[in-house]
Order: sequence, then C-alpha cells, then structure tokens
Amino acid sequence: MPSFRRLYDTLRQHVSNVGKWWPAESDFEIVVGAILTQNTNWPLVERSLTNLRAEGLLDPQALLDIDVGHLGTLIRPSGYFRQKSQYLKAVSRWFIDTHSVAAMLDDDALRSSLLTVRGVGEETADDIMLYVYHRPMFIYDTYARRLLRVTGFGDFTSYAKARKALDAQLHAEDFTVAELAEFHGLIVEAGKLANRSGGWSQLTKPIDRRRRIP
DNA sequence: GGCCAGGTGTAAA
DNA sequence: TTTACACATGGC
Repeated sequence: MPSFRRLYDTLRQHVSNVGKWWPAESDFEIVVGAILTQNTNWPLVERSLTNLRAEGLLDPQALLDIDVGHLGTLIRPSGYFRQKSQYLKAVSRWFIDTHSVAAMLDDDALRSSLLTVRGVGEETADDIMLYVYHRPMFIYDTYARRLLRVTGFGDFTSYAKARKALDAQLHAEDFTVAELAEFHGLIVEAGKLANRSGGWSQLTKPIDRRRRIP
C-alpha cells in the first residue's frame, strides 16, 4: 500500500532540492502568481510578474485601481489575459478585505472564503492556503494526480475526487507545513522531468546531483 | 504545425 | 453531479 510519506521520501531522494519552491517578495505576489500560473508555464508567469512589478502593481490596491484593459496587456504573456485580469481584480478585493483577518479563520473557513472569489478554484485556493497562510495542504494538481496514479494511489478524474479520497490517508499532521510546501514543488519538478525524458521511469533512478535542474 | 502547460467558469447532459 | 467547452500565450 503506497504512503504519502514514502512518496515524499522517494521524491527527495530522486529530485533535486527545490528549496522554498515558490519564491516571492510578498504574500500578495504569491496570490498573483497563483492566478497567473493557471494552465500556464511558470517562465511565462515571470514575464507577467516582471511587467507588473515595473509599474508597481504587485499591490492589491494598485491592481484594483488600474484600468483592466491595461492590466490585460501587462499579463498577456501568461495567457487567458482577459479572464485573468478580471480574476486579479477579484482576488485583490478579497485580499484587501480578508488578508488581515485570515489568521483568525480555521482552515475550512479560510478555504471556503477563497473559493468564493471569481477565478480561485480548488487548486489556486490550496496554493494560497499552503504558501501564503501556511496551512497544511496537499495540492492535487495535474502533476500530482498523474504521479499518484502511476504510484498506485488510484486514478482520479478531478481535483475534488482525489482530495476527498486521499486526504484521509495523507495524515497531514505527520508533515510539517514546510515539508508539504516542498512536496508540491518536488512533484511538479518530477513531472517536468518525466515530460522531458519521456516517462516516470526516470524516478526510479537517482538523479545526477552535479547538474541542477533549471 | 500540433500538443501542451503548476485551471476555472459556465452550460448542458 | 459530472462532462464538454471556451479561454490565450509561448515553448518545443
């Protein structure tokens, strides 16, 4: 029977250390990145973040004040720019209203609150839960579900199904939040590695640690 | 040139 | 409740 602890240990052995994994200069920057990265590559997100930073827009009030059309042009590199510019407006409003009191909300209440925001679905909510509010979450994104399938946890067609079926055997309390944050990073890096090399079998061999994965 | 990337909202089965 | 589709750019 597969276990999350064993999977985590295996990934740590076979995938380069991903460190903090979600580097950002502020909590709000993580929120913005979580929206922009939806169904898109991170390098493209960085271009958009650079554009936003250059105009001082990694700030919720500034994003709320900016013209939505102009915002769209700045985040164009990361795709779905018309939708995501609206999403960023919505999440800015939420951040201004809720960030300062988020610490008083329990995990379920905070997650529910995030899910009311237009553009924040289950994965984005959990990204923010984990990386901004340091709540113990496992991210059941595409890479994770693919890996969970090939490692025998089961085949899940949606985020919600995977979460419902597997959270009980995750035993989140046995992991530190830092470990869970690293866990997600390791899974994504492993997924990219698998894509590049044409299969998850790469994970059965130790990596060459002389070469850092970019 | 086609496929895909750290999803989400909406409408129709 | 679940599935199908639109949304968009850029890398390989």
